[in-house]
Amino acid sequence: MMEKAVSKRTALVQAAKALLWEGGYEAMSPRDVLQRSGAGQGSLYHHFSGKQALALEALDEIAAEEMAAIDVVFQRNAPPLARIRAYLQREREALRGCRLARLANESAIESAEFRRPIGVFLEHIARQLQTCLEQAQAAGELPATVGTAEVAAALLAIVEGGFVLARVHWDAQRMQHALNGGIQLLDALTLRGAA
Amino acid sequence: MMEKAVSKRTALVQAAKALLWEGGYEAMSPRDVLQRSGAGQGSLYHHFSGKQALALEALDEIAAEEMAAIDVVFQRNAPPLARIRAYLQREREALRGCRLARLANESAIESAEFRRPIGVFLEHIARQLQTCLEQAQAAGELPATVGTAEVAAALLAIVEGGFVLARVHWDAQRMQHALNGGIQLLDALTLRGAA
DNA sequence: GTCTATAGAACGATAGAC
DNA sequence: GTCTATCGTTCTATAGAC
Repeated sequence: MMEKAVSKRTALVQAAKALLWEGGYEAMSPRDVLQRSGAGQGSLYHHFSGKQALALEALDEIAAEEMAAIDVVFQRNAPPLARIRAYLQREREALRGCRLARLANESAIESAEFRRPIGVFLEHIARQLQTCLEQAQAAGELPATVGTAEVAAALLAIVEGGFVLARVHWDAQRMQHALNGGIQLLDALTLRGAA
Repeated sequence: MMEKAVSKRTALVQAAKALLWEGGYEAMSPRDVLQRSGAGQGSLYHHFSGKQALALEALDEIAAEEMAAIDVVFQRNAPPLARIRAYLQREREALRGCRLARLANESAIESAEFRRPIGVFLEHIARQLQTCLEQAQAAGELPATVGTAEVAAALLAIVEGGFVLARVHWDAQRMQHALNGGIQLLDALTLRGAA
């Protein structure tokens, strides 16, 4: 729990994080993890009860990293709607898919434990978006009739759906295309009060 | 190719279609397909070169079925924007995920052959949406400055992203929530010209 | 805490009888 | 065209030495 050198435990989690992004949960075999981390069979099952426990710890770390990175975008000093635009236009490796939501269609998602870190991550983004929308509403930039939670969910869905479109067409531009459409829709909502 | 009774070939494809929806491509093992279809090992490898060839034929059928069902929604006699709303609010089994796009994050998606039926399906929907947007534009219900292809991509992304949100939170309402947000965004685009 | 060796089951595919 | 039997590999996990 407090090693000076990099323990095999840490190496295992690091390898799991990489493999989860590259191929998802089912494709992450203990064999791959061991080869990648340089650990032996015993280390994995000494530190973790099995593959799922290792994956859960890796997912918790991934979620923490991604939320921290997203908060940087949202906490820049800018008007609320500009922060949303900054989030939508954030640089992404579209073809690699969302590091967390890419697991949505694996059978493991039926386990509540497995869903938790992914749900926390998506909910975190949704709240950031909703907060911006509410601030814009308070500033009179957005009609008071707009359902901020629902629009926030729609914007998040555009991002996650954008990853899907990019991967299916194997073309990162497809995601950018969808995001541009999202920004146009958001602008329409905005201009009603301003124009 | 022209049997009176149900050939094992047909039974295999039917079983593959069911299993692809339930668990995706990697989770669809030949063993499952055989058990479900009642066929023996030999039948699978007599009719198909392997698992991927069987899955491809199943995906082609799924895409054809889904596009036909979607065309019913879009070809109802209604104003263009009402057709979009009808598509967005169409009944869906959100927790089961999109029958085709749920494969977006499997490693098989890196094969162009595998992407084709899924890409055709998504592109078909995008074109239907774009056509409606263009008709609305021609009727003066939508600003001429709107990028119809981009907004169509955004709406499609809301649907596909909605499936992801529903599965991660294991709550079908999450998809409905995102779709409601999408409709509010679309309405904003519309009202600019009308209100 | 780390390692090697190995277990038992499932994987995708092939062989060959009928 | 359909079947059963089987192959070689990989999967996730355990055993047990050090």
